Amino acid sequence: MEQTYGEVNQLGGVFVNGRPLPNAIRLRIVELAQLGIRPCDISRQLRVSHGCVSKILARYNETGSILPGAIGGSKPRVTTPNVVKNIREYKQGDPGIFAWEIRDRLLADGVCDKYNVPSVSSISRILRNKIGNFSQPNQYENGKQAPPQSGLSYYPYSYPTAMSPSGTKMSNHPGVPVTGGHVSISRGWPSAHTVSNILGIRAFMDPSAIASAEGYAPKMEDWGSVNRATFTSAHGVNGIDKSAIDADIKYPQPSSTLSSYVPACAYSPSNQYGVYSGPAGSYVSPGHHWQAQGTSLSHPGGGVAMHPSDIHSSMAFKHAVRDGDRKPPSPLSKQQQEALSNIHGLSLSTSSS
DNA sequence: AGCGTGACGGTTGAC
DNA sequence: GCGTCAACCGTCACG
Repeated sequence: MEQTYGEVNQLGGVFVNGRPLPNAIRLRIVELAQLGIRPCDISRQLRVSHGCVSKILARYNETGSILPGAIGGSKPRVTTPNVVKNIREYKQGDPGIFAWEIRDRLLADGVCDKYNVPSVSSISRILRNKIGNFSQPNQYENGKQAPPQSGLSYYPYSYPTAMSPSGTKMSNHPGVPVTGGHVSISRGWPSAHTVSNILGIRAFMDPSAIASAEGYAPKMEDWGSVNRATFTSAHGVNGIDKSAIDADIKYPQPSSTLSSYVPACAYSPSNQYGVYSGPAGSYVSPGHHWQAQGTSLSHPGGGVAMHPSDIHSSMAFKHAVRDGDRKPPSPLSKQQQEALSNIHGLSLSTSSS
């Protein structure tokens, strides 16, 4: 798991197969798109496949969130203890009741909604396996499998009440304290994470958070949401709402520009995957701690100024040679070029890559 | 040339 | 603790 090795895509960008792009890059994709930059240009600039850009933008347009979906896990259980209990009661009240009738009653009584009502076959299975013997009314609840599905927010949208694996894993990240405001994050998309956490800003303030990551920072799914609410509105740049973002940032930022919420450090090793930027010990090479590369980390504030080389050197360390022969044309207007250059203090000159 | 889409190989986490 | 399963990921190739 920690042994993640980056791969290099056709554009020379580094990615980790199976893992989402860092939020910072996702954020930048959306930002650049909102600046009017074409997806193909974004793809080239960020060295992310156009398919990925397309997907992220489509997702953002559809959901308002830049975050990846919840990876892994299972669907939320519909046969919660409460449901089983109700089914049992229905069955006890009317031993001849049909499964479909139970299903209807679950809906009618508001025990379930149409999204989480068990199927007739599931109800039949419950009747057969769990309620067959009425003399053991609480076997299910007392059994080992009684996951409180009510708190299991697996699907980002249909279960807005985020589940809280924090009690298990998140809080186990040493140096990644789970504050009250961050408890219910994780898989539920509309979560309570702050942008600062998402972008790794906290790493500036809390070195322990960095150390805790052991080169592979908190999981993407554990990041908070950067959703449309974070962008839209009064911002000067295509609806990007800087004020809303600023309000969400818990730590002072060195700049009042866009970089205030997408600091260059987003690309720094303090960011999620060390992989993309500096690589997490396991990524670059054993013993080569990413902090050695991350100037931004060792120089909070001053390190915010990031150069393409900071990105590219880390992103292309695997096949750095490929970088040289990839000089995508720059069809951007001068204004767009400037926009690209100004964002986050990054110089994204296509000719210099 | 730009973009949408699906196959693919991969990771993740609940069970 | 491990295997299975089903979700997601980004890349790539195709149209």
